[in-house]
Amino acid sequence: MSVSELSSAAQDYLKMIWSATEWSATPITVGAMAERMGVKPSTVSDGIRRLAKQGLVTHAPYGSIELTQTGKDHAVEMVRRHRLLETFLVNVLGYGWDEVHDEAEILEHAVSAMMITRIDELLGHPVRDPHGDPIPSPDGQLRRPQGVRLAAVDPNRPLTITRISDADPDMLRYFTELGLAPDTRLTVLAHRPYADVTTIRLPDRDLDIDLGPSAAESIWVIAS
Amino acid sequence: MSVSELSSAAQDYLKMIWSATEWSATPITVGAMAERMGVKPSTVSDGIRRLAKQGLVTHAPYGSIELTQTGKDHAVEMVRRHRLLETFLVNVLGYGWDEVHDEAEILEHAVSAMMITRIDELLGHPVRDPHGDPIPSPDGQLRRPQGVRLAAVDPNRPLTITRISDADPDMLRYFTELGLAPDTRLTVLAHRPYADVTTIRLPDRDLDIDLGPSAAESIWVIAS
DNA sequence: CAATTTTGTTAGGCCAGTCTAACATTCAAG
DNA sequence: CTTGAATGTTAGACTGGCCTAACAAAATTG
Repeated sequence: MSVSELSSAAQDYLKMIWSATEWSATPITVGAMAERMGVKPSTVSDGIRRLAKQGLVTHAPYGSIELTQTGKDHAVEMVRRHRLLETFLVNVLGYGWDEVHDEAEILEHAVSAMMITRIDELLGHPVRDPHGDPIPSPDGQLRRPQGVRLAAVDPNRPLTITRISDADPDMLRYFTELGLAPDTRLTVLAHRPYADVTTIRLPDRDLDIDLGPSAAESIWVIAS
Repeated sequence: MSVSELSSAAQDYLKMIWSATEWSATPITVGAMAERMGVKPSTVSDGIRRLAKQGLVTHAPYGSIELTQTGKDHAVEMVRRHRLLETFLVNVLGYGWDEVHDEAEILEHAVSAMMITRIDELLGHPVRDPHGDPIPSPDGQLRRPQGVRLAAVDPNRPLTITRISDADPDMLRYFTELGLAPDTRLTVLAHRPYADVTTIRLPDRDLDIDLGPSAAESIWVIAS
Protein backbone atom coordinates (compact mmCIF):
# COMPACT_ATOMS: atom_id res chain seq x y z
CA MET A 1 0.00 0.00 0.00
CA SER A 2 1.27 3.44 -0.92
CA VAL A 3 1.39 6.37 1.46
CA SER A 4 -0.95 8.23 -0.91
CA GLU A 5 -3.78 5.89 0.02
CA LEU A 6 -3.70 6.92 3.65
CA SER A 7 -6.07 9.62 4.81
CA SER A 8 -4.65 13.06 5.28
CA ALA A 9 -5.09 12.74 9.02
CA ALA A 10 -3.27 9.40 9.11
CA GLN A 11 -0.37 10.90 7.15
CA ASP A 12 -0.19 13.73 9.66
CA TYR A 13 -0.20 11.44 12.66
CA LEU A 14 2.59 9.26 11.26
CA LYS A 15 4.77 12.21 10.32
CA MET A 16 4.33 13.77 13.71
CA ILE A 17 5.16 10.60 15.60
CA TRP A 18 8.29 10.16 13.52
CA SER A 19 9.29 13.82 13.79
CA ALA A 20 9.00 13.81 17.55
CA THR A 21 12.08 11.67 17.89
CA GLU A 22 14.13 13.22 15.10
CA TRP A 23 15.87 15.82 17.25
CA SER A 24 15.29 14.56 20.74
CA ALA A 25 14.79 11.18 22.33
CA THR A 26 11.64 11.99 24.31
CA PRO A 27 8.77 9.97 22.83
CA ILE A 28 5.61 11.72 21.75
CA THR A 29 2.56 11.87 23.99
CA VAL A 30 -1.08 11.99 23.02
CA GLY A 31 -1.42 15.43 24.58
CA ALA A 32 1.54 16.84 22.69
CA MET A 33 0.22 15.51 19.42
CA ALA A 34 -3.21 16.99 20.07
CA GLU A 35 -1.63 20.32 20.89
CA ARG A 36 0.52 20.39 17.76
CA MET A 37 -2.31 19.33 15.49
CA GLY A 38 -4.83 21.67 17.06
CA VAL A 39 -7.30 18.97 18.04
CA LYS A 40 -8.47 17.48 21.33
CA PRO A 41 -6.60 14.59 22.98
CA SER A 42 -9.63 12.36 22.57
CA THR A 43 -9.37 12.79 18.82
CA VAL A 44 -5.74 11.75 18.80
CA SER A 45 -6.39 8.80 21.08
CA ASP A 46 -9.02 7.64 18.64
CA GLY A 47 -6.80 8.26 15.64
CA ILE A 48 -3.97 6.25 17.16
CA ARG A 49 -6.35 3.36 17.68
CA ARG A 50 -7.30 3.46 14.00
CA LEU A 51 -3.63 3.59 13.01
CA ALA A 52 -2.91 0.59 15.22
CA LYS A 53 -5.75 -1.29 13.56
CA GLN A 54 -4.10 -0.62 10.19
CA GLY A 55 -0.78 -1.94 11.48
CA LEU A 56 1.00 1.40 11.24
CA VAL A 57 1.71 1.87 14.94
CA THR A 58 1.81 -0.29 18.03
CA HIS A 59 0.06 1.04 21.07
CA ALA A 60 -1.44 -0.42 24.22
CA PRO A 61 -3.84 1.87 26.11
CA TYR A 62 -1.85 4.26 28.29
CA GLY A 63 1.30 2.83 26.74
CA SER A 64 3.90 4.29 24.41
CA ILE A 65 3.29 4.95 20.74
CA GLU A 66 5.70 3.25 18.33
CA LEU A 67 5.75 3.20 14.56
CA THR A 68 5.86 -0.18 12.85
CA GLN A 69 8.26 -0.54 9.95
CA THR A 70 5.45 0.24 7.51
CA GLY A 71 4.43 3.24 9.56
CA LYS A 72 8.01 4.45 9.65
CA ASP A 73 8.37 4.09 5.88
CA HIS A 74 5.26 6.13 5.28
CA ALA A 75 6.29 8.76 7.79
CA VAL A 76 9.68 9.19 6.14
CA GLU A 77 8.02 9.46 2.75
CA MET A 78 5.86 12.28 4.09
CA VAL A 79 8.94 14.00 5.51
CA ARG A 80 10.61 13.69 2.12
CA ARG A 81 7.61 15.26 0.46
CA HIS A 82 7.43 18.05 2.98
CA ARG A 83 11.08 19.01 2.73
CA LEU A 84 11.28 18.77 -1.03
CA LEU A 85 8.21 20.96 -1.27
CA GLU A 86 9.69 23.52 1.10
CA THR A 87 12.87 23.59 -0.95
CA PHE A 88 10.87 23.92 -4.13
CA LEU A 89 8.78 26.79 -2.78
CA VAL A 90 11.89 28.71 -1.78
CA ASN A 91 14.16 27.92 -4.73
CA VAL A 92 11.65 27.94 -7.56
CA LEU A 93 8.69 30.03 -6.44
CA GLY A 94 10.65 32.57 -4.40
CA TYR A 95 8.95 32.03 -1.04
CA GLY A 96 10.70 33.14 2.14
CA TRP A 97 11.86 30.29 4.36
CA ASP A 98 9.45 31.48 7.03
CA GLU A 99 6.50 31.14 4.63
CA VAL A 100 6.86 27.60 3.38
CA HIS A 101 5.90 25.40 6.29
CA ASP A 102 2.13 25.74 6.19
CA GLU A 103 1.95 25.59 2.41
CA ALA A 104 4.06 22.41 2.34
CA GLU A 105 1.95 20.94 5.11
CA ILE A 106 -1.07 21.04 2.82
CA LEU A 107 0.63 20.23 -0.48
CA GLU A 108 2.34 17.14 0.90
CA HIS A 109 -1.06 15.45 1.04
CA ALA A 110 -1.93 16.37 -2.54
CA VAL A 111 1.16 15.81 -4.68
CA SER A 112 1.68 12.57 -6.57
CA ALA A 113 4.80 10.45 -6.43
CA MET A 114 5.53 11.56 -9.98
CA MET A 115 5.40 15.22 -9.04
CA ILE A 116 7.80 14.64 -6.17
CA THR A 117 10.17 12.89 -8.55
CA ARG A 118 10.00 15.78 -10.99
CA ILE A 119 10.54 18.38 -8.29
CA ASP A 120 13.51 16.42 -6.97
CA GLU A 121 15.04 16.39 -10.45
CA LEU A 122 14.33 20.07 -11.05
CA LEU A 123 16.08 20.93 -7.79
CA GLY A 124 19.04 18.68 -8.57
CA HIS A 125 18.39 16.11 -5.81
CA PRO A 126 18.90 18.40 -2.84
CA VAL A 127 19.95 16.80 0.47
CA ARG A 128 18.89 19.64 2.77
CA ASP A 129 15.79 21.83 2.89
CA PRO A 130 15.90 25.62 3.45
CA HIS A 131 16.12 25.15 7.22
CA GLY A 132 18.98 22.68 6.93
CA ASP A 133 16.84 19.63 7.65
CA PRO A 134 17.96 16.53 5.78
CA ILE A 135 15.78 15.33 2.90
CA PRO A 136 15.29 11.54 2.92
CA SER A 137 16.21 9.79 -0.32
CA PRO A 138 13.46 8.02 -2.30
CA ASP A 139 14.27 4.73 -0.58
CA GLY A 140 13.99 6.32 2.85
CA GLN A 141 17.67 6.75 3.62
CA LEU A 142 18.43 9.84 5.61
CA ARG A 143 21.76 11.29 6.61
CA ARG A 144 21.39 13.22 9.84
CA PRO A 145 23.43 16.38 9.70
CA GLN A 146 26.05 16.54 12.35
CA GLY A 147 25.45 19.25 14.86
CA VAL A 148 24.34 20.13 18.34
CA ARG A 149 22.13 22.81 19.75
CA LEU A 150 23.77 26.20 20.03
CA ALA A 151 22.69 26.26 23.67
CA ALA A 152 25.01 23.35 24.33
CA VAL A 153 28.33 24.37 22.74
CA ASP A 154 31.44 25.73 24.39
CA PRO A 155 32.28 29.40 23.89
CA ASN A 156 34.99 30.75 21.62
CA ARG A 157 35.09 28.09 18.96
CA PRO A 158 34.35 28.81 15.29
CA LEU A 159 30.97 27.29 14.36
CA THR A 160 28.75 26.92 11.33
CA ILE A 161 24.95 26.69 11.47
CA THR A 162 23.71 23.37 10.08
CA ARG A 163 20.02 23.69 10.78
CA ILE A 164 17.41 25.98 12.26
CA SER A 165 14.14 24.56 13.52
CA ASP A 166 11.21 25.66 11.37
CA ALA A 167 8.74 25.42 14.24
CA ASP A 168 8.26 29.18 14.67
CA PRO A 169 7.91 31.39 11.57
CA ASP A 170 8.24 34.58 13.63
CA MET A 171 11.56 33.39 14.92
CA LEU A 172 12.66 32.60 11.37
CA ARG A 173 11.82 36.13 10.29
CA TYR A 174 13.84 37.42 13.21
CA PHE A 175 16.77 35.21 12.21
CA THR A 176 16.51 36.51 8.66
CA GLU A 177 16.89 40.08 9.92
CA LEU A 178 19.95 39.05 11.90
CA GLY A 179 21.43 37.17 8.97
CA LEU A 180 21.22 33.80 10.70
CA ALA A 181 20.66 30.91 8.30
CA PRO A 182 22.14 27.49 7.53
CA ASP A 183 25.84 27.88 6.70
CA THR A 184 26.16 31.16 8.60
CA ARG A 185 29.42 31.20 10.62
CA LEU A 186 29.43 32.33 14.22
CA THR A 187 31.09 32.00 17.63
CA VAL A 188 29.48 31.70 21.05
CA LEU A 189 30.95 34.40 23.27
CA ALA A 190 29.21 33.28 26.47
CA HIS A 191 26.21 31.54 27.96
CA ARG A 192 24.81 33.62 30.79
CA PRO A 193 22.66 31.16 32.71
CA TYR A 194 20.70 33.39 35.05
CA ALA A 195 19.96 35.98 32.40
CA ASP A 196 19.04 33.06 30.12
CA VAL A 197 21.00 34.63 27.32
CA THR A 198 23.54 33.27 24.85
CA THR A 199 25.74 35.89 23.25
CA ILE A 200 27.06 35.08 19.79
CA ARG A 201 29.37 36.86 17.39
CA LEU A 202 28.96 36.88 13.63
CA PRO A 203 32.51 37.45 12.36
CA ASP A 204 31.38 37.98 8.77
CA ARG A 205 29.12 40.85 9.77
CA ASP A 206 31.14 42.04 12.75
CA LEU A 207 28.07 41.84 14.96
CA ASP A 208 27.29 40.55 18.47
CA ILE A 209 23.82 39.27 19.30
CA ASP A 210 22.06 38.12 22.48
CA LEU A 211 19.78 35.15 21.96
CA GLY A 212 17.15 33.86 24.37
CA PRO A 213 16.87 30.19 25.27
CA SER A 214 14.27 29.28 22.65
CA ALA A 215 16.46 30.77 19.92
CA ALA A 216 19.57 29.02 21.26
CA GLU A 217 17.66 25.73 21.28
CA SER A 218 16.46 26.23 17.70
CA ILE A 219 19.88 26.66 16.12
CA TRP A 220 22.13 23.67 15.46
CA VAL A 221 25.83 24.06 14.75
CA ILE A 222 29.02 22.15 14.03
CA ALA A 223 32.66 23.15 14.55
CA SER A 224 34.11 24.81 11.48
CA MET B 1 -15.59 34.10 1.91
CA SER B 2 -12.72 32.75 -0.12
CA VAL B 3 -12.96 29.79 -2.45
CA SER B 4 -10.34 28.03 -0.30
CA GLU B 5 -12.82 27.71 2.53
CA LEU B 6 -15.17 25.58 0.46
CA SER B 7 -14.94 21.83 0.75
CA SER B 8 -13.16 20.00 -2.00
CA ALA B 9 -16.43 18.50 -3.15
CA ALA B 10 -18.11 21.91 -3.27
CA GLN B 11 -15.25 23.30 -5.37
CA ASP B 12 -15.64 20.39 -7.76
CA TYR B 13 -19.39 20.84 -8.14
CA LEU B 14 -19.04 24.56 -8.87
CA LYS B 15 -16.29 24.08 -11.40
CA MET B 16 -18.22 21.36 -13.17
CA ILE B 17 -21.43 23.39 -13.36
CA TRP B 18 -19.51 26.31 -14.80
CA SER B 19 -17.50 24.16 -17.20
CA ALA B 20 -20.60 22.51 -18.59
CA THR B 21 -21.60 25.70 -20.35
CA GLU B 22 -18.14 26.87 -21.41
CA TRP B 23 -18.15 25.15 -24.80
CA SER B 24 -21.79 24.37 -25.35
CA ALA B 25 -25.06 25.90 -24.26
CA THR B 26 -26.69 22.72 -22.92
CA PRO B 27 -27.09 23.10 -19.15
CA ILE B 28 -25.71 20.44 -16.85
CA THR B 29 -27.93 17.71 -15.43
CA VAL B 30 -27.62 15.89 -12.13
CA GLY B 31 -26.99 12.63 -13.96
CA ALA B 32 -24.21 14.05 -16.11
CA MET B 33 -22.50 15.53 -13.06
CA ALA B 34 -22.71 12.24 -11.20
CA GLU B 35 -21.25 10.43 -14.21
CA ARG B 36 -18.36 12.86 -14.60
CA MET B 37 -17.53 12.87 -10.91
CA GLY B 38 -17.86 9.12 -10.54
CA VAL B 39 -20.56 9.28 -7.86
CA LYS B 40 -24.24 8.37 -7.73
CA PRO B 41 -26.93 10.86 -8.75
CA SER B 42 -28.32 10.86 -5.23
CA THR B 43 -24.98 12.17 -3.99
CA VAL B 44 -25.02 15.03 -6.48
CA SER B 45 -28.64 15.85 -5.73
CA ASP B 46 -27.70 16.11 -2.10
CA GLY B 47 -24.59 18.13 -2.83
CA ILE B 48 -26.55 20.61 -4.93
CA ARG B 49 -28.95 21.09 -2.06
CA ARG B 50 -26.04 21.91 0.25
CA LEU B 51 -24.62 24.34 -2.31
CA ALA B 52 -28.00 26.03 -2.60
CA LYS B 53 -28.16 26.38 1.17
CA GLN B 54 -24.80 28.18 1.03
CA GLY B 55 -26.09 30.53 -1.67
CA LEU B 56 -23.73 29.28 -4.36
CA VAL B 57 -26.36 27.89 -6.74
CA THR B 58 -30.08 28.29 -7.27
CA HIS B 59 -32.07 25.15 -7.73
CA ALA B 60 -35.67 24.08 -7.30
CA PRO B 61 -36.28 20.33 -7.13
CA TYR B 62 -36.38 18.90 -10.67
CA GLY B 63 -35.46 22.36 -11.93
CA SER B 64 -32.34 23.73 -13.60
CA ILE B 65 -29.08 24.33 -11.78
CA GLU B 66 -27.73 27.88 -11.98
CA LEU B 67 -24.69 29.42 -10.35
CA THR B 68 -25.21 32.56 -8.31
CA GLN B 69 -22.69 35.36 -8.85
CA THR B 70 -20.71 34.13 -5.84
CA GLY B 71 -20.82 30.59 -7.14
CA LYS B 72 -19.67 31.76 -10.55
CA ASP B 73 -16.76 33.70 -9.06
CA HIS B 74 -15.59 30.67 -7.12
CA ALA B 75 -15.98 28.41 -10.12
CA VAL B 76 -13.89 30.70 -12.31
CA GLU B 77 -11.23 30.89 -9.60
CA MET B 78 -11.05 27.09 -9.60
CA VAL B 79 -10.75 27.08 -13.39
CA ARG B 80 -7.93 29.61 -13.13
CA ARG B 81 -6.14 27.40 -10.63
CA HIS B 82 -6.62 24.31 -12.72
CA ARG B 83 -5.32 25.82 -15.94
CA LEU B 84 -2.39 27.61 -14.34
CA LEU B 85 -1.42 24.36 -12.65
CA GLU B 86 -1.63 22.45 -15.91
CA THR B 87 0.54 25.03 -17.60
CA PHE B 88 2.99 24.91 -14.73
CA LEU B 89 3.21 21.12 -14.80
CA VAL B 90 3.99 21.15 -18.52
CA ASN B 91 6.26 24.18 -18.72
CA VAL B 92 8.17 23.84 -15.45
CA LEU B 93 8.01 20.21 -14.42
CA GLY B 94 8.12 18.71 -17.90
CA TYR B 95 4.85 16.79 -17.81
CA GLY B 96 3.20 15.75 -21.08
CA TRP B 97 -0.06 17.56 -21.83
CA ASP B 98 -1.89 14.26 -21.55
CA GLU B 99 -0.62 13.76 -17.99
CA VAL B 100 -1.58 16.99 -16.29
CA HIS B 101 -5.32 16.86 -15.91
CA ASP B 102 -5.63 14.48 -12.97
CA GLU B 103 -2.69 15.99 -11.09
CA ALA B 104 -4.12 19.51 -11.48
CA GLU B 105 -7.53 18.23 -10.41
CA ILE B 106 -6.09 17.34 -7.02
CA LEU B 107 -3.63 20.20 -6.61
CA GLU B 108 -6.25 22.85 -7.34
CA HIS B 109 -7.83 22.04 -3.98
CA ALA B 110 -4.56 22.33 -2.09
CA VAL B 111 -2.70 25.36 -3.41
CA SER B 112 -2.96 28.73 -1.70
CA ALA B 113 -3.81 31.99 -3.42
CA MET B 114 -0.19 33.02 -2.91
CA MET B 115 1.12 29.95 -4.68
CA ILE B 116 -1.15 30.60 -7.64
CA THR B 117 0.12 34.16 -7.80
CA ARG B 118 3.73 32.97 -7.75
CA ILE B 119 3.12 30.34 -10.41
CA ASP B 120 1.38 32.92 -12.59
CA GLU B 121 4.40 35.21 -12.28
CA LEU B 122 6.89 32.43 -12.93
CA LEU B 123 5.02 31.51 -16.10
CA GLY B 124 4.83 35.14 -17.24
CA HIS B 125 1.04 35.51 -16.88
CA PRO B 126 0.02 32.99 -19.53
CA VAL B 127 -3.40 33.42 -21.15
CA ARG B 128 -3.81 29.86 -22.47
CA ASP B 129 -3.11 26.46 -20.92
CA PRO B 130 -1.38 23.60 -22.80
CA HIS B 131 -4.65 22.57 -24.45
CA GLY B 132 -5.40 26.10 -25.60
CA ASP B 133 -8.05 26.76 -22.97
CA PRO B 134 -8.15 30.36 -21.78
CA ILE B 135 -6.84 31.11 -18.29
CA PRO B 136 -9.09 33.52 -16.38
CA SER B 137 -7.33 36.58 -14.99
CA PRO B 138 -7.15 37.05 -11.19
CA ASP B 139 -10.31 39.18 -11.28
CA GLY B 140 -12.21 36.52 -13.19
CA GLN B 141 -12.03 38.04 -16.64
CA LEU B 142 -11.74 35.47 -19.37
CA ARG B 143 -11.24 35.97 -23.07
CA ARG B 144 -12.79 33.09 -24.96
CA PRO B 145 -10.56 32.06 -27.80
CA GLN B 146 -12.23 32.43 -31.12
CA GLY B 147 -12.80 29.16 -32.87
CA VAL B 148 -15.30 26.52 -33.86
CA ARG B 149 -15.24 22.77 -33.81
CA LEU B 150 -13.28 21.17 -36.62
CA ALA B 151 -16.36 19.07 -37.37
CA ALA B 152 -18.20 22.25 -38.33
CA VAL B 153 -15.84 24.07 -40.70
CA ASP B 154 -15.95 24.24 -44.48
CA PRO B 155 -13.33 22.31 -46.43
CA ASN B 156 -10.32 23.80 -48.15
CA ARG B 157 -9.66 26.82 -45.97
CA PRO B 158 -6.40 27.33 -44.11
CA LEU B 159 -7.02 26.81 -40.38
CA THR B 160 -5.11 26.99 -37.11
CA ILE B 161 -5.91 24.90 -34.03
CA THR B 162 -6.87 27.11 -31.07
CA ARG B 163 -7.79 24.46 -28.53
CA ILE B 164 -8.07 20.72 -28.03
CA SER B 165 -10.40 19.36 -25.38
CA ASP B 166 -8.48 17.73 -22.54
CA ALA B 167 -11.30 15.34 -21.72
CA ASP B 168 -9.57 12.22 -23.05
CA PRO B 169 -5.86 11.66 -22.32
CA ASP B 170 -5.66 8.75 -24.80
CA MET B 171 -6.87 11.02 -27.53
CA LEU B 172 -4.29 13.63 -26.52
CA ARG B 173 -1.53 11.04 -26.85
CA TYR B 174 -2.85 10.14 -30.27
CA PHE B 175 -2.88 13.81 -31.27
CA THR B 176 0.71 14.14 -30.04
CA GLU B 177 1.77 11.31 -32.35
CA LEU B 178 0.03 13.02 -35.26
CA GLY B 179 1.55 16.37 -34.39
CA LEU B 180 -1.80 17.98 -33.60
CA ALA B 181 -1.60 20.67 -30.91
CA PRO B 182 -2.69 24.27 -30.37
CA ASP B 183 -1.24 26.46 -33.14
CA THR B 184 -0.87 23.56 -35.58
CA ARG B 185 -2.02 24.60 -39.09
CA LEU B 186 -4.28 22.38 -41.15
CA THR B 187 -6.99 22.22 -43.81
CA VAL B 188 -10.14 20.15 -43.90
CA LEU B 189 -10.20 18.19 -47.14
CA ALA B 190 -13.66 16.73 -46.69
CA HIS B 191 -16.31 15.63 -44.23
CA ARG B 192 -17.63 12.21 -45.17
CA PRO B 193 -20.90 11.99 -43.24
CA TYR B 194 -21.83 8.32 -43.57
CA ALA B 195 -18.33 7.10 -42.93
CA ASP B 196 -18.26 9.57 -40.01
CA VAL B 197 -14.80 10.69 -41.02
CA THR B 198 -13.23 14.09 -41.43
CA THR B 199 -10.10 14.13 -43.57
CA ILE B 200 -7.59 16.84 -42.78
CA ARG B 201 -4.27 17.85 -44.32
CA LEU B 202 -1.27 19.10 -42.36
CA PRO B 203 0.57 21.25 -44.89
CA ASP B 204 3.64 21.63 -42.65
CA ARG B 205 4.11 17.88 -42.44
CA ASP B 206 2.65 17.03 -45.84
CA LEU B 207 0.31 14.51 -44.28
CA ASP B 208 -3.37 13.59 -44.64
CA ILE B 209 -5.28 12.16 -41.69
CA ASP B 210 -8.77 10.72 -41.21
CA LEU B 211 -10.37 11.72 -37.93
CA GLY B 212 -13.43 10.16 -36.34
CA PRO B 213 -16.28 12.28 -34.99
CA SER B 214 -15.06 12.45 -31.39
CA ALA B 215 -11.69 13.74 -32.57
CA ALA B 216 -13.29 16.25 -34.93
CA GLU B 217 -15.48 17.49 -32.06
CA SER B 218 -12.48 17.85 -29.75
CA ILE B 219 -10.44 20.15 -31.98
CA TRP B 220 -11.28 23.85 -32.27
CA VAL B 221 -9.92 25.99 -35.08
CA ILE B 222 -9.96 29.49 -36.56
CA ALA B 223 -9.25 30.66 -40.10
CA SER B 224 -5.61 31.53 -40.56
C1' DC C 1 -52.79 11.48 -23.89
C1' DA C 2 -51.75 7.42 -21.21
C1' DA C 3 -48.23 4.38 -20.10
C1' DT C 4 -43.58 3.52 -19.70
C1' DT C 5 -38.97 4.88 -19.30
C1' DT C 6 -35.75 8.09 -17.69
C1' DT C 7 -34.28 11.24 -14.46
C1' DG C 8 -34.14 13.32 -9.93
C1' DT C 9 -35.14 13.30 -4.89
C1' DT C 10 -35.67 11.60 -0.32
C1' DA C 11 -34.94 8.44 3.46
C1' DG C 12 -31.95 5.97 6.03
C1' DG C 13 -27.39 4.04 6.78
C1' DC C 14 -22.14 4.06 6.98
C1' DC C 15 -17.53 5.99 7.80
C1' DA C 16 -13.85 9.13 9.21
C1' DG C 17 -12.85 12.64 11.94
C1' DT C 18 -14.06 15.86 15.00
C1' DC C 19 -16.25 17.42 19.59
C1' DT C 20 -17.73 17.30 24.91
C1' DA C 21 -18.35 14.88 29.01
C1' DA C 22 -17.51 11.18 31.88
C1' DC C 23 -14.38 7.89 33.36
C1' DA C 24 -9.73 5.32 33.98
C1' DT C 25 -4.98 5.18 34.67
C1' DT C 26 -0.57 6.90 35.86
C1' DC C 27 2.49 10.05 38.02
C1' DA C 28 4.26 12.94 41.53
C1' DA C 29 4.24 15.33 45.96
C1' DG C 30 3.71 15.25 50.62
C1' DC D 1 2.34 4.84 50.10
C1' DT D 2 -1.65 7.52 49.56
C1' DT D 3 -3.96 10.87 47.26
C1' DG D 4 -4.75 14.56 44.10
C1' DA D 5 -3.31 16.28 39.64
C1' DA D 6 -2.22 15.30 35.08
C1' DT D 7 -2.85 12.51 31.29
C1' DG D 8 -5.28 9.23 28.38
C1' DT D 9 -9.53 6.62 26.96
C1' DT D 10 -14.26 5.71 26.04
C1' DA D 11 -19.02 6.89 25.05
C1' DG D 12 -22.15 9.34 22.55
C1' DA D 13 -23.25 13.00 19.31
C1' DC D 14 -22.63 15.62 15.01
C1' DT D 15 -21.17 16.72 10.05
C1' DG D 16 -20.04 16.02 5.21
C1' DG D 17 -19.83 13.04 1.74
C1' DC D 18 -20.80 8.94 0.11
C1' DC D 19 -24.01 4.70 -0.60
C1' DT D 20 -28.61 1.79 -1.72
C1' DA D 21 -33.42 1.51 -2.00
C1' DA D 22 -37.74 3.46 -2.50
C1' DC D 23 -40.29 6.93 -4.38
C1' DA D 24 -41.66 11.22 -7.31
C1' DA D 25 -41.61 13.89 -11.36
C1' DA D 26 -40.81 14.65 -16.12
C1' DA D 27 -40.08 13.20 -20.74
C1' DT D 28 -40.85 10.14 -24.46
C1' DT D 29 -43.33 7.31 -27.21
C1' DG D 30 -46.93 4.25 -28.99
